[in-house]
Amino acid sequence: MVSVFDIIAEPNRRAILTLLASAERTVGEIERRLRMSQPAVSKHLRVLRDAGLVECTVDAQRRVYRVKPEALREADTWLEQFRRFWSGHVDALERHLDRMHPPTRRKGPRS
Amino acid sequence: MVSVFDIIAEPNRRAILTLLASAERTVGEIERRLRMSQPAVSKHLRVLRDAGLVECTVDAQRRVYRVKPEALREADTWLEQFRRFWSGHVDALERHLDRMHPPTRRKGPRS
DNA sequence: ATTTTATATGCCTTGACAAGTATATACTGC
DNA sequence: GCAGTATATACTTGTCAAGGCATATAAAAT
Repeated sequence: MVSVFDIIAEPNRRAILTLLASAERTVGEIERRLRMSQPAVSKHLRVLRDAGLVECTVDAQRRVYRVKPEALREADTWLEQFRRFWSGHVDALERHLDRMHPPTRRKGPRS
Repeated sequence: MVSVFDIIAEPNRRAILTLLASAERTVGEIERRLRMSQPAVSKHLRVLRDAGLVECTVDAQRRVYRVKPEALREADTWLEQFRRFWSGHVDALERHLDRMHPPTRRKGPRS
């Protein structure tokens, strides 16, 4: 469980993050809204907390969780290299690419 | 192995996709560049192919793989809901949040 | 035709992780 | 203090996926 990608690979975890994206919630609220068992929710929250994707504050016996999406930037950044493929302007893109890796020099597999 | 998120959770698979993002490659090239065993590469490519993330054409005994990033849009779309958090204007955001979930109404767990 | 090159697949082992059940911890109100 | 509520954790179990090794398939080169 090392990278953000592992974290968001789990569907329930994504659901939790999505839920928290709209508002902060207590464990119990998450449990009810997502129809998961309480331990399951707590465990996923633990993972998310350890990954720095959520944080919580204490309110009596309740813990109020909120999303802390900075860590998701890693994933977003990684996706960036593909975004160009579907973001219209293929030409501007092409030019960009050609800068990065000079014009279609056919032949020659590099190392 | 159902969603795009599972696919990109695997580091070697991400490496392959990144490699293919810059240029198409044969299996052997991937194998050498990423220092993976040939079966490992083939298996990952299988997964990526089944997920529609890459495609290949045949060149004699070689298979030339290239990326087909449309399927990654799902992940990108999902991330979109968080992008606002880190795209400047935290204050505008804060206001938005406060609208969604009115200022600290203590008491009352909602469903 | 035989050998070599390139890729795919089958089998097997191992490790990781998600979920369940039970229990622990901690705070509240009586 | 005791009962109830809210959350976390320990332990166990089933599942599944990744990688290794061996082998199959197929085309190229000799």
